[in-house]
Amino acid sequence: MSQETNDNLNEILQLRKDKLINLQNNNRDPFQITKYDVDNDSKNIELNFDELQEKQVSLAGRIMLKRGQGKVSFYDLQDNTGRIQLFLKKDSLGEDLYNEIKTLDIGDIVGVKGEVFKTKMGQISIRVQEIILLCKSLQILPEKFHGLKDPDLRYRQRYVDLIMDTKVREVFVTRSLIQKYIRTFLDDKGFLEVETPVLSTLAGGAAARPFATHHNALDIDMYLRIALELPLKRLIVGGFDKVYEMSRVFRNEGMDATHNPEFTMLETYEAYADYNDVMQMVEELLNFLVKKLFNSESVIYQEKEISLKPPYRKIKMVDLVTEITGVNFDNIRDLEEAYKQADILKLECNKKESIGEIINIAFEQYVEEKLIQPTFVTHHPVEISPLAKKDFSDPRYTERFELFINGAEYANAFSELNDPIDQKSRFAQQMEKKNNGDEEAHPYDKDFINALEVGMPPTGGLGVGIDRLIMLFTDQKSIRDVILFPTMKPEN
RNA sequence: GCUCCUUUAGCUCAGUUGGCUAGAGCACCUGACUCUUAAUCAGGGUGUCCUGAGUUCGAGUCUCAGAAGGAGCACCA
Repeated sequence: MSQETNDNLNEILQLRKDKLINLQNNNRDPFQITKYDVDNDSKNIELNFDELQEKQVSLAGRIMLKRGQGKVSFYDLQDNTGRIQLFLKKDSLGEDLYNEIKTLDIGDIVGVKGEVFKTKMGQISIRVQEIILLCKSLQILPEKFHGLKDPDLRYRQRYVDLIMDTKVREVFVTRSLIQKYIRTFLDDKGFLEVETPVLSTLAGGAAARPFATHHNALDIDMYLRIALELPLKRLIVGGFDKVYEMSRVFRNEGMDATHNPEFTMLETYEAYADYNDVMQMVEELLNFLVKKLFNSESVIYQEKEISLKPPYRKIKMVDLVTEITGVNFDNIRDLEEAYKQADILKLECNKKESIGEIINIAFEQYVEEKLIQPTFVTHHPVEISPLAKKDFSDPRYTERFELFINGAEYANAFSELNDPIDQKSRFAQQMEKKNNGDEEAHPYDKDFINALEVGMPPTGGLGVGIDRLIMLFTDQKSIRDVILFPTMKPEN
């Protein structure tokens, strides 16, 4: 798979190039061909063999395997739907054509016409009458048995990975299906899919470092969005009562098995609904997806069965911390006492945190990983929820939930803060953090305050990391295995 | 950003205590074969041993530095 640009090719590559030059010199350049009439595919022939037996079909695809090479040859053709065997017989094709067929290489793309039949061994095949080279492959595909294993090569040359591994292909087909079903689900509920800017001068809606870029004509710095939240809420202000966007966001952070710098986020906003309504919708959505995909109410992830049958467990964050650590921070209102308990629990904090932040640290350190079956963790401390409405029965907390499955966060939602005065003071708090060196503090968005002053109805909002959801449904351990072209460092 | 592991033919991999011309399978080339299934049989090795220094009579192997990838940690409310 080398990317040679000079003429110093190895023997095999040179041979293939010579074959191409030969064809071109004989006025038979495959690259001059613009189309081929295809009227069937391998899957359809397999499924409807009885009907198609002895019928003429026209197929196109890539040669993946060659067997025989005497006076009878068997080539495996791979198309968009699977593989089918080509039966090539010298007698019926004639010596010239048969010899020419022998010069075809694994990886070449051909168009084929012939009759459907079964070999003596019972293998569904095409008795080829016509075969035409549509594209000469000048590279060598990986080994037929082991395929492409090197993860570096798999991600950098995803096209080869997709050719060699049906399972990889299936993951991305499922990905597409999941996104389609999510749209179906939301559209049926009356949500409007919208598009909002990727480029803006302020990157808000989450706590993360943005990617910076520059607009030349305006001579201003701009940022790639880190969330969809603020523009979507402006649309709620504008009178669209149910909106969603499922699209790419960008965060300038480290990469690992669950983080890619660009990833797909779903955010929905529904006017006149609160976080309880959203919770119910999330249960419905996941159940809808698992039924559509597997006709089941559970999914197997890394050998663990995850039940997605509603209702899911609902519990306050502070109560979960009590349950796991034995320390009830809900009863602690004195900061010194909270620090004392934090020390006993060996929490990683620096004595600058508020009680709410300590609760969150305890949650992350002790609770998160234990939440295997779907769990709605609710009532996050107000300090870590700058865009969520307070719970007015206990304003230390917010009307918020996060859905945890398998120790990871799958959804984040809240009753949206629509009080412009409260929002202003939350932004002010974030500015203070920013001035103290927190690069991820939320920026002050003046126009968003203006929008809230115009008036946003009570609204329930939701964010879902789509890639992780796809990992769950396709049983993949790494986010790179559900993103076609994951971010990679250049190889020099 | 830190720690550990990996990097040898187009692909998947082996390579002993530092030793003489670096191996296997697939792929490829030559030949045989008119129903094969990772076809088979006979012959053929196509290489920047990730890169750069160093130790040594001698380095794929040892040391140091670097690159890319992987796992874990940190970061990511």
